[in-house]
Amino acid sequence: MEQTHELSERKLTILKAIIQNYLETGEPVGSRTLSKYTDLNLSSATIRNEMSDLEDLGYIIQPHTSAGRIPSDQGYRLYVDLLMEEKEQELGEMRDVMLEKADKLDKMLKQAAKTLAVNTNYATMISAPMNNRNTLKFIQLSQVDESQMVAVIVMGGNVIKNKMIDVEEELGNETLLKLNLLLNNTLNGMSIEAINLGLIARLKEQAGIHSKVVGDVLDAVAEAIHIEDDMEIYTSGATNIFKYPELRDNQSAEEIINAFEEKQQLAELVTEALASEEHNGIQVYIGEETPVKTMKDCSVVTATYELGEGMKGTIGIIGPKRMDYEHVMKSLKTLQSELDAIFYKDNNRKRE
Amino acid sequence: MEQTHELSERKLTILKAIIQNYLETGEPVGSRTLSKYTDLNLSSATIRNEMSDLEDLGYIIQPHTSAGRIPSDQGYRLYVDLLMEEKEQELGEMRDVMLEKADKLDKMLKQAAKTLAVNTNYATMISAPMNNRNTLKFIQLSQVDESQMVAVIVMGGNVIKNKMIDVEEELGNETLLKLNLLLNNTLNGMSIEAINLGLIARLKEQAGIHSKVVGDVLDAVAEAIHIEDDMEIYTSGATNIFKYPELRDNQSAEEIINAFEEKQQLAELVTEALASEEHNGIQVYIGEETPVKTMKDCSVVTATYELGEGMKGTIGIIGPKRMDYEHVMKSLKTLQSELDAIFYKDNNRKRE
DNA sequence: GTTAGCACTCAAAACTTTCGAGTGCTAATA
DNA sequence: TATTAGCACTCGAAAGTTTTGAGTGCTAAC
Repeated sequence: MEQTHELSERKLTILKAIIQNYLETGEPVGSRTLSKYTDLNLSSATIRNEMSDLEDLGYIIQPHTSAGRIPSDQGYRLYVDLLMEEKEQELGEMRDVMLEKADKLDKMLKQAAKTLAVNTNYATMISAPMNNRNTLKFIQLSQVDESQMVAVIVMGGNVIKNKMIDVEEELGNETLLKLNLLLNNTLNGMSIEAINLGLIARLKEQAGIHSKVVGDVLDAVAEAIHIEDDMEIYTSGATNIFKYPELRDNQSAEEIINAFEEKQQLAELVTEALASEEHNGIQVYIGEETPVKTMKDCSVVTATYELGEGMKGTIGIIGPKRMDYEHVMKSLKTLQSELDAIFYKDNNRKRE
Repeated sequence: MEQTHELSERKLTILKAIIQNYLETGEPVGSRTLSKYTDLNLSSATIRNEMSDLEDLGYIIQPHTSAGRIPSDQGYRLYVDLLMEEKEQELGEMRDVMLEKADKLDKMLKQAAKTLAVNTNYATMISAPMNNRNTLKFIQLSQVDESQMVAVIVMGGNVIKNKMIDVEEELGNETLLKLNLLLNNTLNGMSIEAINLGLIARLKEQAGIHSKVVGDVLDAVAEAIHIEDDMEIYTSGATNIFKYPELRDNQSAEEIINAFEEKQQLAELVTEALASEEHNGIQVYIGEETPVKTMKDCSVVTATYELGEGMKGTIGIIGPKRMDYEHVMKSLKTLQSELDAIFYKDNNRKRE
């Protein structure tokens, strides 16, 4: 009798064949089909026996008596971890398209999501880089009119945030200058985490009579960097989900589409993906493994990209469990490195 | 024989009854059902005769022999224009929810779209106000580091735009001050259209050696106000579409969802809605009437809201043709005035 | 002009049949 | 002992059939 973990060569071959066939057709695959498909010439009967074993071991499932077998989550997992050979696949034009739009971060990410969706036929999402442990680069406080000021906060990676601040009375020009100087001297180059209560108290003290304004500015900073609720997420191809009957018929398709519209659940996915540092940042969630229950009938593949300066974003692909893992992972890797390249260039700001 | 346009009182009553019943049930309605429903006590036979006439006149349709009748586009149109009595309906809590978020325009609009979607059970969209013939309120140019500057542009309605500008060499402090003064003095309070080539040339001339930076800033202004391609549109409840079988079964549901994701088509809708100035800004498109072919099986109701200062946005509700027009129009009006009120308050900036 | 009555239509729902891919088991074979 | 051929059996899906009932149009009576 075999170890749970030690499958015979032949069982592996058969399992792989089952999964690959199922990936293509989406239909349960039976013994007869396989008896031709595999290289080792075996009769359907023998294969039936092996399949029976594989089912006992939990790698495949019979949706109902006398149907073929389909891979279980466990089966997919084995496939992704061991059996898959990565496909060489071109995603060439992506870089060109993206470069055209590279001046506007959001445009570019939208475009990237779209390209990826078109290329894979799955639903895709990209989160804008998050200013996690990011640094402040520049703060500017300006008087707009007698009762309003605007705070401009530039962070590493040139992410700009604004905040309108209401004030009781107009601050004089020199006061403003002094405040700006104070803020910049104290805060510039600081990482977000480094701004603690002690520092804030000290700053307010130094601001003297204008401590309220300083407080407001710091609130603005805090708000600007607050992650979860204004995490920008761009999606594309949500309706691709409909292409896969096993999802469409389930009602789960609707829920997924909804998740794509509401984006809240996608944000959780991003958080999860960023948290779990996998090798080269690619993570595969199969079925129940996914952090978002809505997608328990799907597979989710995520990758993270980085802008240096600790800013990270996430790319995600959501599709049926029988998604083409090889293609997807290849595409993700390509996109990942494209983004890295573009941002690297951008950070070194050698435009034209 | 009757005029095409002059329907007898009784025919009108019957038509109205048919439509109202169909709005509720979504099923074709037959003569027998009506013979009880209407106040004028008529036998099903009589009603059958009248219905036959109404069908000849094009107001109702028989989906197939021996089914009941459903309203035609023409029938709906008559209903919306003449027959409908507006329902009194509460949308009370909307204001409160929105006020909480009023500090962030995008958050608020998102919230408004969501509330509307939940309230109506249709798909909704809101376009952020467009700075059509809007005015500049404040411009600030700041040096971020040796090779970069940031331009902050505040427009009427407190819409803030940013643009990073690369420069060859650092500008001195006084130079910056002078430039800012120049820009603000010249441009503040100006409407976008008023900034023409002559003005730009004059400005550049006055900037002397720094004309390039001024040019960049003006480009930034132009870009900031460029409409179409960064029209922000917030949507909610797209999946509500699935609640209506006549849309779900059609495949049109998928297309609509897609339109909601891509947003391009929604932008067209917004443009159209803004262009056609209807009385009090509410516009109803039934079936083929809609400017977006994707939605030819739906009805679309749009309203525009205004921030004073010529900034306008559009609210849209997309649902099945048998949508509850009264409720929808009432909700739209409420939201419209809420938005107007909030923005009015905001413009007069009397916070707390 | 209105209504009752009736024969007729037809989509949808329920039920039945057929089909075929798939299984498990057993006995024969290498 | 491992493999295979053969066969009876299962069961979902597809195709076909029947039933049901809401609806119609027409005609004749009120």
